[in-house]
Amino acid sequence: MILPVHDRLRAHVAHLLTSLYALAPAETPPIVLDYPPNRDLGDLGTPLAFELARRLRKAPKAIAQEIASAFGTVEGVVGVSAAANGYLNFFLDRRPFLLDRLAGPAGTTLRDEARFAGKAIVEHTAINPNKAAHIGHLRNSALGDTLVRVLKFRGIPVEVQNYIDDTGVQVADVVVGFRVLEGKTFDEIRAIADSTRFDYFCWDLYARVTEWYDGDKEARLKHRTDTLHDIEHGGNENADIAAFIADRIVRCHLKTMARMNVDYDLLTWEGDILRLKFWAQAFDVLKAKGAVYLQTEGRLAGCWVMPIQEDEEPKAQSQEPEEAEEREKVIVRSNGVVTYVGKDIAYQFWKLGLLGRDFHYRVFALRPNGDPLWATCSTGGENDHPLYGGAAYVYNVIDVRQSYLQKLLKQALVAVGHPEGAERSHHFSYEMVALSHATARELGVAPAPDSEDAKRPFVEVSGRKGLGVKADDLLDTLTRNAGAEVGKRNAELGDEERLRIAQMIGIAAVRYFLIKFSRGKVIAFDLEEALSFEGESGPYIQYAVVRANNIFQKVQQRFGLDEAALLTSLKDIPAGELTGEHGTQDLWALVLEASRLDEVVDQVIRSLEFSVLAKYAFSLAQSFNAFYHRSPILNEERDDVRRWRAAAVIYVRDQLTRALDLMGITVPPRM
RNA sequence: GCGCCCGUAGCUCAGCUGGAUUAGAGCGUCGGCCUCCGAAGCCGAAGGCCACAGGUUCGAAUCCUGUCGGGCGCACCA
Repeated sequence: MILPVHDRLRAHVAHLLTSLYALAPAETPPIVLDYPPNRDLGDLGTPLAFELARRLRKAPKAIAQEIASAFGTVEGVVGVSAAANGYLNFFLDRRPFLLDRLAGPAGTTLRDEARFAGKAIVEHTAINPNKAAHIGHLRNSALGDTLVRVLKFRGIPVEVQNYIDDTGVQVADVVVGFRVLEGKTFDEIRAIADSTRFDYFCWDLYARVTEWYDGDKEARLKHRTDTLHDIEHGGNENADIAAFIADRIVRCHLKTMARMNVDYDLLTWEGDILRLKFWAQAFDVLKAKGAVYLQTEGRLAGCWVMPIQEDEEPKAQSQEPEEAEEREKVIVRSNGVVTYVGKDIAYQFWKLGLLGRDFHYRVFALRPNGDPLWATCSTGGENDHPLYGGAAYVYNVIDVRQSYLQKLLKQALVAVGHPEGAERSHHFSYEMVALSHATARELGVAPAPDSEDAKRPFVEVSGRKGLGVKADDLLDTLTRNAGAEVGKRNAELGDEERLRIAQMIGIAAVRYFLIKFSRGKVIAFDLEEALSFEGESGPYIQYAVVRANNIFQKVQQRFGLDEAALLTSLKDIPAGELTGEHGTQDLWALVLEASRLDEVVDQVIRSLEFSVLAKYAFSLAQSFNAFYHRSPILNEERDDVRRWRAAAVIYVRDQLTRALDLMGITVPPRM
């Protein structure tokens, strides 16, 4: 891990600037550290002298030289040089650097600013519990779960919540499907749930209901409204059926997500937010603070509304008085029913510990690791449950189309006097998953050749129409393909082991694929591309680690050298291979790159951009592949050289394994 | 109309708070490498006025303004 070195260097240089140029700490420019293009120039460098040139009225090169000659000593740094172009470069003490890292703890230490801040809540997945999960939901949970892992790596306590909208239109529609279209009784629905892939069954049924509505909206949509009403009020059969459906579908989703190595601490049910009157509580606060008011005239008469603050200052003169009229968002409808935004405000208040009410809690299921998975409930529940809510930071992983609502959420927090809560509420937004034209054709959902849709770069998926790639189908296909490849290469493996490995590879392929694009980009999902286990893919990185493991195992067998013995011996043997005296910097360059994981994670959390992590892991794997092709380990005759190379193999293997773990990817024993 | 996002090699994309001769990957194309730690691999070649125009800066793919393309959002739906 490299960040401690960064911190030491920055502190030292900052101190140097104050004594050298009498710069007050406030005047010192931020000290940017980066990596010179090659190891001969240095290991770390800073363009600081350019920054100071104007203020000090000196040439950058002269400044760099002054700093270099006054540099003194910093632990772990053995050299400083002022490059001809004005860069200031540092050389690290290589042997202790590598030995420290091989011996050091796995995680990073929490930096001061984060240490006492409290826990973070990450909400992700939140699939409507009325049909099977699809590829778009996978992007959400892959991003959300990676965020969780990355925050934990940083030392931040995290609570993972999955929000279940069990009282919404989508569930109501499936109830309508069962009751009105199919004429099924509750018992018959139970029988169907017990004897079919229920999430798949509902997927089709939901599409049929949507189509049926379209046939005669006037008459048929009333079924939806009535059912919705029943569900909201409870104590009737429709409500019981809706609860049953939601429960069963959520269990399907959890299974799908478990395949993806995605796990949760708590399921929060919208129904409980309603029944426990979270909204009423939040509503009182909003009213008391004047954040919402009752509109008495115009088209929104009778609604409780929240004024919408525009970001831009109104362009004063240019606007007509009528147009400058304030915009309003309805929070409570004129019929007294709260909107989605209202419920979400209450939920967000609770997440931040600002509501003053809590759920009851029950155990819903067992998690893959054997711990209980908790869910909210309205009454009863266990007395002895972990504490939930009341977080210092909240990340809501929701697609970009909800940006507007998420903005309103923050406004509500500001309006009730909690600007810091708004500050600490993050909308982790990301773009949609669509289908490539090739894949749409393959699935038989291609748009008509001369339609508008055919001209677009990708084909939209639609849960309502049942168009899209179901998550489990995709995972099945990936596993099957991976299994065939594994079988080809490892004929001696038994079926069970082959399947186990194939699953690891398949998951690596999807998860990496869903992470490697920046989140602001629409993914045009292409089956063939996602199935590819070559090139920039999860399996490529797994392969590098598997090779590293193999190589080191053979080192152990052939030379009787275990890890501990190897590491101890490194203290005393000649280090020419590491220090570059043998004419190549390859080994050191690889070690230095491998050490940057913590820096990358830091950047990932700052930017919430996981493509950075994906690219880093991939290019480290690439460097490693190139390294062992060029630098033999088992066949190397010089003992000290072999030991250093083996040490590098261990370090890179460990760092890559950690990087993969952050992406929810495990390392198979062979592949 | 207003707001947000995107526009980098044939295709799909990286390029973080602006910085170091040739702007990087993957796929595809072309050419090499399995008696030598597993070829899901490695090495090499071709391929780019970083949408366009201004500006800021010692220095811009990166920051600012504008233009043009494309996507999404702006419900008493969630």
